Amino acid sequence: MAESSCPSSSAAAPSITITLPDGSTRTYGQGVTGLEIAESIAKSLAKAAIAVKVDGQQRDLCDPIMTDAAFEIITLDSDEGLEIMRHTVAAQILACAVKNLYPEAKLAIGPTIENGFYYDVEFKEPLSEDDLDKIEKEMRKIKESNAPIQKSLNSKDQAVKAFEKRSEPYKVKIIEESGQEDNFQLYAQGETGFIDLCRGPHLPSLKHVGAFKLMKVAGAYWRGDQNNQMLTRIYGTAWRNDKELKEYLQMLEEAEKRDHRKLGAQMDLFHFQEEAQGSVFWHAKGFVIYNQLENYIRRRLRDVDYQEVKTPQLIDNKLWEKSGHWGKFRENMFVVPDEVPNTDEDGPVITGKGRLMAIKPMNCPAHVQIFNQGIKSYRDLPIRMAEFGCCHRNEAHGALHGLMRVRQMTQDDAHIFCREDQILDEVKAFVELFYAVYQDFGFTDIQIKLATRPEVRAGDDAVWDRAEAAMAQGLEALGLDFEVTPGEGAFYGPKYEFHLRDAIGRTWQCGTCQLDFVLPERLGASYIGEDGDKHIPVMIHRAVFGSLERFAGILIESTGGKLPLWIAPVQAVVATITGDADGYAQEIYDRLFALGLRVELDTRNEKINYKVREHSVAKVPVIFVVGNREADEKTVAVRRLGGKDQEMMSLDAAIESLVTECKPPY
RNA sequence: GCUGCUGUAGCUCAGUGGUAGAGCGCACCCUUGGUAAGGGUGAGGUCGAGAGUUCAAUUCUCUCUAGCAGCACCA
Repeated sequence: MAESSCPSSSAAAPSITITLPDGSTRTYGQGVTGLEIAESIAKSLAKAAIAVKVDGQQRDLCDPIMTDAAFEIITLDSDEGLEIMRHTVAAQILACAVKNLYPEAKLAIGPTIENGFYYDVEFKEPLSEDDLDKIEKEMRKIKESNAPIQKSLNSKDQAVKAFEKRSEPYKVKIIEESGQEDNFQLYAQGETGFIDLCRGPHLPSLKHVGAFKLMKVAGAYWRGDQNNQMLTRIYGTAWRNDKELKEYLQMLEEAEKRDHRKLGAQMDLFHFQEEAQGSVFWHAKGFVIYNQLENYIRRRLRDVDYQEVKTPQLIDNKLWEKSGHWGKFRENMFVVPDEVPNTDEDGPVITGKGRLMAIKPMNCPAHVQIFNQGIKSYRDLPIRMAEFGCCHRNEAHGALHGLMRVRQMTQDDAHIFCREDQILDEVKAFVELFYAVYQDFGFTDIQIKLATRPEVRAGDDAVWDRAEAAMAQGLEALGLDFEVTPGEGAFYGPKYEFHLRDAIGRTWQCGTCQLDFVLPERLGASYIGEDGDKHIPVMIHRAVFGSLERFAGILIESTGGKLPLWIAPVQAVVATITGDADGYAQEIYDRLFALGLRVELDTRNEKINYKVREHSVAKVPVIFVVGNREADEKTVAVRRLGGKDQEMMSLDAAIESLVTECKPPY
């Protein structure tokens, strides 16, 4: 029999001091529960309470408090409260509904995620999205029961038995491999017989549950390992009430309109097709964006002492063997035989006897080849070598995603060859450059990760210590918050990852900065030090945008296609109201064109309403509208995207201000 | 690569075991209109590819392929 964790506090118990968030203190008997404290403060508070925080730790309302502690009550109004509610919806309502409808289903895990939750379940038959309605209906039934949720603490043996009895092998595995021996928390739902294993806390009762909706089903590997069984993951979202849920769903709908793949088609920027899976066909308008990005970063790099190079696309696999890519990265490489194809009708196209070449997946080995030409002195370092290198990676089909994940990409790549004592300065300079650039694009929601040494690595620990310290310092020096992801570094060195969000909140790594102690040595890079001896330089792989494709995708989504003037594929349209103004419009167009602006002329036989709407939908930032009046007075009516009114300006002034506005920020 | 879903006109999407429809767009005509859709007429599709079941397949089944969502992997 499980022992209850919710004993009533005994009057004879020694007293403890509870400190409330406002700083006031209260005295209670040892073992007092959060609920009892809440009741002693106010009845309404006890009613709204769903969990508590004891010394910053989330606990259930029924947990006894044994020592002096800082104490806080969690209600649904807080983010924490909402998350607890989502957790309960997953673990108690979704899981229970699944078991009611599919008794043979095996429950795995059901955590919360941003805006919702999921549950991984093994089903006998595949589950499709159509089944979600049925499950959701069952969930509503369960919610309406308003059942209380009771916790019990169990020994390992008791917990294992409870789940073996219910034939839940995943739960048993979790318990057995937890490394924990006692105090397994099982949450039971009223008299239903349903239990779930959970860290908690949970709502004290289902009556606190607000509005929820199941969103989608997908596959997910057990424990995130692709060698394991694939389970069915059911995603859902939950909110305090119907209104919040509706708002969230509407927000998602709006966000989908900003999807770069949708805008790419609507705005005639690029397309993809079967025959070149995962590679972009940039249309004229889209390529403007690409070129603007490239030229912008080129100007930036020039001013911080980078030199630009260009290296071969096809390189003999011998070099890839030497660099280590053949061993570590080959499954992501495209390999071509260096052989004249057989032209016989029936014969095989290639014999397979030719030497193998690989299309480069990265630029780094080629950059070392340039570094290796001639003898380098310590005085030459650092050498910052940049390349807008076009790389091909044979990405898994399921990984491809519009511009965000492609098989042919161009990185704003560079490699810095430096001495170990220069690492900190170089890393700092990079982060400064990175931030200056992202500011120009208005990106502020940037997640920074510092990925540190993995288990399998090259280089000795003293070097790793120094490298990781330098990288942490580089961020700290600029006062930036970052998350350390231990073990996530490359085998050759620690790295920064800079992540940006897309329209629906998925994050994508864009910028990166990686230290490398291995490649220069493998490829024989060296410099003559002050001491006259040969030394191996450190190599820093770094990219600000990451890939131009991905960055363009993120930019399109973050702006909803309303690109800043300097990047906009069409900066202005000159549109006529009547055919009488065609000559004047042409004159304006010619002047803007001569000034290097990207401008279009619209003298079509359409009403001005129609033209304005069409160019607005196409997200052209500025429309110069001209009719007879403007032609007579040498003026233009300037209409800006999203604006309600137009501004009458003299032609000269309008052109001058447009030219100024179209200037890049750098 | 794995799991599930989807593939019909340039785009968005209906629809059917008897070889297809709408809106937008496009072309032509009328309209010269003052800031987010003026009117008329017309042209467009081997219904993703292949195989099977059937008298008959765009529709049912299988395989392949691509896309979407997620997982794994990664800029």
